[in-house]
Amino acid sequence: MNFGSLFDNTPGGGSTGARLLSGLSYGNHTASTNVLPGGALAQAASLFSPPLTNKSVYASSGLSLALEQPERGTNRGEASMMRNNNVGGGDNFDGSVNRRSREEEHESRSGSDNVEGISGEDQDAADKPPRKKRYHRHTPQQIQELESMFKECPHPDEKQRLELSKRLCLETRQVKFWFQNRRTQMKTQLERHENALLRQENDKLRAENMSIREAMRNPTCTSCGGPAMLGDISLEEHHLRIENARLKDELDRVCNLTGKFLGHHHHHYNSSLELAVGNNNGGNFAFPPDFGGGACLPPPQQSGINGIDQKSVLLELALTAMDELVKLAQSEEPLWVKSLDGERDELNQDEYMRTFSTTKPTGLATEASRTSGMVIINSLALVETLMDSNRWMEMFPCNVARATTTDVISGGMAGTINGALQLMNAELQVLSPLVPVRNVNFLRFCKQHAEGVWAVVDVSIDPVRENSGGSPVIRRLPSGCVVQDMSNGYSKVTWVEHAEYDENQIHQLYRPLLRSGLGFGSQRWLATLQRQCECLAVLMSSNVTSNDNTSITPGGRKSMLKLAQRM
DNA sequence: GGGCTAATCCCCG
DNA sequence: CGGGGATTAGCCC
Repeated sequence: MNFGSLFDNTPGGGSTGARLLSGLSYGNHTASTNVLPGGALAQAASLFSPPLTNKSVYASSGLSLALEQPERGTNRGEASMMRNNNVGGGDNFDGSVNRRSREEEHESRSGSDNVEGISGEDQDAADKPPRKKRYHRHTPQQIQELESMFKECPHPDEKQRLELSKRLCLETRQVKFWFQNRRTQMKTQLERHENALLRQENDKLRAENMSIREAMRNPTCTSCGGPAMLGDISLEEHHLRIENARLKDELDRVCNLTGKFLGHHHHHYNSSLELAVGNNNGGNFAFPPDFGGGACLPPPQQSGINGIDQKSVLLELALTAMDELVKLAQSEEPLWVKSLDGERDELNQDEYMRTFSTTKPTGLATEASRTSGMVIINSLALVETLMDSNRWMEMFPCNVARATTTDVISGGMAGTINGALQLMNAELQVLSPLVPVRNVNFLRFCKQHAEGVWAVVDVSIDPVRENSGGSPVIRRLPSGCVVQDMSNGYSKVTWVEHAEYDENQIHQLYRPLLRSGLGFGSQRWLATLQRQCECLAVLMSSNVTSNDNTSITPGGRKSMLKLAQRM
């Protein structure tokens, strides 16, 4: 290698000639050489974010050639420090001096010379590839200064860049490029960091999801610690009851047969299984008209359904409704479509019928909406409130005019409320003269699906047409809420309201209310719940006593305090 | 091959 | 004209 190679325009990556030639484009300044200062290196590196490590930036011996820096009067004494250190020892082998000095030439040259150098190259050989990039790195000192400047100001103005370029013996263009690239690098680093965080979060959520799924598949009872999935147990219990009924049936027949021989008489029990299955239309189960509304269930002798089978049927109805509610709460499009105002989801009836293999009853209109939101209450407190007719009334004073529990079919499992099933009668209202109070009989069933995840489902047991009394008949198809504890004292509540009604019996003024979801829709229930719970939370956090003389009525205050104390 | 960096190209305000 | 995105060229590991 000699200086002749400076004019060797042989193209080709890694060719010294090409590199030197392109290097020439930076000018012809010569100066004594400097070597890498280890101290400066570490110092510079410490300014960098992770990817800019010593290794990646400085540690290669090849790089050390490019990193050499001409000593200039403007270097403010840094040069002397630089001279005392050597990284990679690259300046001691043969030819390195020449190469170095030539690198320096383009390093130290500033301004338009560089551009002209490139254009000169192009002029010299117009037929060869248009541009050939020289390999070049700024020196640690330059980078250090650039970095410290960058720390202060990632967007230096022209004056600052000019000052920097003078101080660092770089072209203003180079300073500009450097800052541009540094900003880009910063951005990608930031993105990478964000990606890592998101990935981490994603992994966490995935794991959480898995454990929740696992918990739902094989949960343990919170009170006894044993394996206890309510649904499974209830189903198992249900199957056992059916089996039991079948065996009783068989026994009865046998007894009857023997009785014929022995002259005794035994009552014959009908199995209600076929009745239950036959009438269960995706949760749209219709009980005989005389079934609901009464304070007690008809005795087996009257209805032909024995007590165990009644419960079994109701339980099956409740479980079916619960499944439907959970599916409704969890599904997204196409089953649900966002309402125009985005406040709630509206049920896609076609998709609903497909999903639950049901058909739309003729002459009946259906309305279904879903709303989700955070409520400052824990899931168990909410569930207990819902399962207690009085507390339910207190919690939803505007929505529930009257409520009674007409029959408790199951008080819950193992001393908990989990699995509680009851028949209820309520008068629901909208507090509008346009909308008459409506009376509904329904089953209310609550079930814990996982730790901190509960659901309460209501389902009417009245057939829509056979309700008497002249009040508008609206039957609730599986409706209710799924509630999940959050870590911050709030719960996420997803409220589903699904009703079926005879349009002819609904006052025309009321129809738009139903259609808009404002009537008895999920929005209204959730909004009431949120408001009440916020009030109660405030009440609890302040030291309000029952003697506190405030503007609320004594009854209201008592009721609120009672609610608050329970929470 | 991919990462890093200096530099280029090109679009947009 | 400058900034920023996309891209390239050259080098390193």
